[in-house]
Amino acid sequence: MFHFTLEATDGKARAGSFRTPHGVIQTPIFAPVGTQATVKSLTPAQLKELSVNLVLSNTYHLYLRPGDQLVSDAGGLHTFMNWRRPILTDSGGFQVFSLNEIRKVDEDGVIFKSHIDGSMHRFTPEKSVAIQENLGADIIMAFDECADPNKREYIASAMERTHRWLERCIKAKKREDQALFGIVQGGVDPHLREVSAKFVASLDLPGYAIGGLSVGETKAEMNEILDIVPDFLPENKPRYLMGVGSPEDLINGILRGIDIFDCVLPTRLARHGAAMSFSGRINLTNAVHARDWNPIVDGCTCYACRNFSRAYIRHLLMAKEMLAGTLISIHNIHTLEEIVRQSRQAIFEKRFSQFAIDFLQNYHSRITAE
RNA sequence: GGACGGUUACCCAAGUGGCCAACGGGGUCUGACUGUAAAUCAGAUAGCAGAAGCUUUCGGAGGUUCGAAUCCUUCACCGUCCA
Repeated sequence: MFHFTLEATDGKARAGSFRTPHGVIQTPIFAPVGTQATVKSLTPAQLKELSVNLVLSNTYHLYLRPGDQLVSDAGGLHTFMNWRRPILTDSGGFQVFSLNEIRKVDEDGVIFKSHIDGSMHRFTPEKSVAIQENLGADIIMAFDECADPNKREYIASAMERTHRWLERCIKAKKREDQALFGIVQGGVDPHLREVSAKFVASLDLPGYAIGGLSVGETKAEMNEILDIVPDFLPENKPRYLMGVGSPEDLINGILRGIDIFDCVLPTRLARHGAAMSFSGRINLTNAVHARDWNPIVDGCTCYACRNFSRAYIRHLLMAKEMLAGTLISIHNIHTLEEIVRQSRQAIFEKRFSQFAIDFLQNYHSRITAE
């Protein structure tokens, strides 16, 4: 179980497969986010149609509502949400960061205020693991502290605490049918990142994640960190870049040896009216599309593009109809799945570097042209 | 025919002598969104000007005043009531 097979490499880029209790996932892979045990606006059937093979769900949210015990009583997250393919749960660590207005961190864990009813709760590494064991995802994440990249003096202590918490997570873990991934922190400081990567890699884990990126730093800073961290991670284990998912970031990540991505971007942008493509972002609410009878992307094979015009989807957006979010989510996820699929193929064919260069050139030239 | 009430920017709607190019909604336009407190948020919305600023607005016309969307006269239209 949880065996990672490296099937091909091209430069630093890798193609592999990872065995989980709910099936084998082929990497590079993109996982859409289903925070509340649902990928917003999409049914599991639609996700399967999109060839989605991994979804991320969230410990913090499901603990607060409906409660991890209820999910456990339902037979686990897979049964509860009727998603029979692999699931990854985030540990709640990111919420410590993103809900920082209402938190208090100490060595033991973090006290936070529920965004739902204001009640106080406490997460510790042990608690996070226990909740994730109740939820029952295939891959569970260590409870980490994701620090603001701009608070440099704080990053080192947050990183060290994340390391101590990782050891506690490993100790607390009981279930054998879940893979616990450790998380590398260290902000945008290359030295701290190296320290963190070496430490996390020193522990024998089924996979390794890079956290604390795409949280406000520049693309250049993110790429600089991605240039060094994978070098310190074992080759024969999957590497997961947390929270990253714009088309260009996927390419840049794969180029640097990342295997797994997750992101809310395709579904959030969809609900807000923006479509992804190989040549940049398209804001479908723009007036120029009012009478545009073309699909979102010419030649795209997704359900939305095969069946509907930009004009129709814009109308749905203007009328605030739910179907708009569904159709654009389908398109956006299709686009990202297509990027990782084509990347994987290019890696096997040893032409990924050129694929990446072409992709990025096309992507950026189209953006600046518009 | 008479008596009141009303007419404000794309729509609704505040404002009753200077702080009004005019509160607030809606609509529209543009932008943002990366381990989802996000079907959310931000800005713009008379015209011209990147800004300072200038020009034209509050049903029409005329008047009072240093100064009017706000006061007066009159006309038009809408509403309610009376004959």
